[in-house]
Amino acid sequence: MGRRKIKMEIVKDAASRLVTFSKRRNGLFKKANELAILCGVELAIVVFSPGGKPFSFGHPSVNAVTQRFLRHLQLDEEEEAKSPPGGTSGSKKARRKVEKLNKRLMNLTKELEEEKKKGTILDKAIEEKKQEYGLEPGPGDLMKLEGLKRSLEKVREEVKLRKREMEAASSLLVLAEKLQLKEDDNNDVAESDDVVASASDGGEIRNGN
Amino acid sequence: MGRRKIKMEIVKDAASRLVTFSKRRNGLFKKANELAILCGVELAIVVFSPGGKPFSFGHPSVNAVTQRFLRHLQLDEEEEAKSPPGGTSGSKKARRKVEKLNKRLMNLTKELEEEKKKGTILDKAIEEKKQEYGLEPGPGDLMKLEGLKRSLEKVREEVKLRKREMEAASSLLVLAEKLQLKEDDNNDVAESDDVVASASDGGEIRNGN
DNA sequence: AAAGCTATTATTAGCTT
DNA sequence: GAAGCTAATAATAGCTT
Repeated sequence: MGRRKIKMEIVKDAASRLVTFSKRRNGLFKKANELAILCGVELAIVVFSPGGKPFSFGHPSVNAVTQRFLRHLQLDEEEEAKSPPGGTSGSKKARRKVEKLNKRLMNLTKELEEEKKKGTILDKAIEEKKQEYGLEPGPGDLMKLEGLKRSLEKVREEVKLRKREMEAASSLLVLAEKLQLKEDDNNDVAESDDVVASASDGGEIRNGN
Repeated sequence: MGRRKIKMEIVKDAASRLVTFSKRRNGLFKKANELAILCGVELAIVVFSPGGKPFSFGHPSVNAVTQRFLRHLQLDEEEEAKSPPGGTSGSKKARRKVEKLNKRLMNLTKELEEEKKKGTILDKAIEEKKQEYGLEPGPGDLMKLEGLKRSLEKVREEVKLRKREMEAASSLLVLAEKLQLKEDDNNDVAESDDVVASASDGGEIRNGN
């Protein structure tokens, strides 16, 4: 939203990058402040500048939010403590979740393949059409093709999103494995349900549980 | 920046507040993601919804940024001092699963790239057609387009399902983070100097030292 | 009631000083 | 070279479905 649109990639010139960082950090903190006030919520941001220096914003403070987060996790643990009597340990549930996720990932793979097929069909249709007709396309036809193009772009974005989510899931499973290891040492693990995540472009987003 | 300007105060209607929270949280995370990418920096956000549920964004992850921040505050130096002693018992299965998932993820990434290429090819075909032809599409063509539309809608629904998939994954992350935090239990929070304030309403902003 | 739309305000990219 | 400017893009408040 400046004089021209920019590509979403790292700003190559170091000086410009610093300027961009400064401007956008201010913008981000302003937005965060507005969110906190308008919705009456607590939030914290920590960001490292290109030079490696930490900047943070907190409402009411970074520490307060951190404490609350810790408390939230503590509550999870207590909740789990109420129903621990698994023959083995609290890891059963976690393992089940891993398996569930695994299944869902398989489904996603299948869906992706189906989508791929659809793309192939479309390619054929276009090719066909190209050979069938040899005259000028009407404006209606053009509109359809462009609408199609937009649809495909949308799909591609969605597929990308799914890919990112799978990446996130994979990372989480790595973490889960860590948890597994910890459990093997001493078992006192909690679990929560129904959480949503969705990252955009390498970032990690976690939804509330 | 909507149909009208609003006062910077808590949105009184609870339902509207929820909507505002959702929209602005998304906006904030998007901005955060752009900042991280454009400037190649790490950042993390934690925010509690009006309902008290924690949401977070991290690039590359909340944990990574948290760890870095803690390190910067000179809090924990020997966090990894206690590396787990070699092969553990029940974690082998989990590890295999993680490896499998990683493989699938790589495959999906590859397929995504192929899909991207296809899109490019399609773009070219459309462009080509735009210049070469000017007639109406045959009925068969139309049917194909409509079939495609239906499939696209299906995909969109499936993408919604992805949220559910991430629920499980995110739960695991909660567990994993709990693990991290437990490991950090011994350390207490320190304060850094060089504080710069410029929040517009009770927020706290800390500048890099 | 969640998802999409658009008139309008807000942010900012490149420029200027 | 930081601070300010503004044309241009981006976010979103209230509405619609």
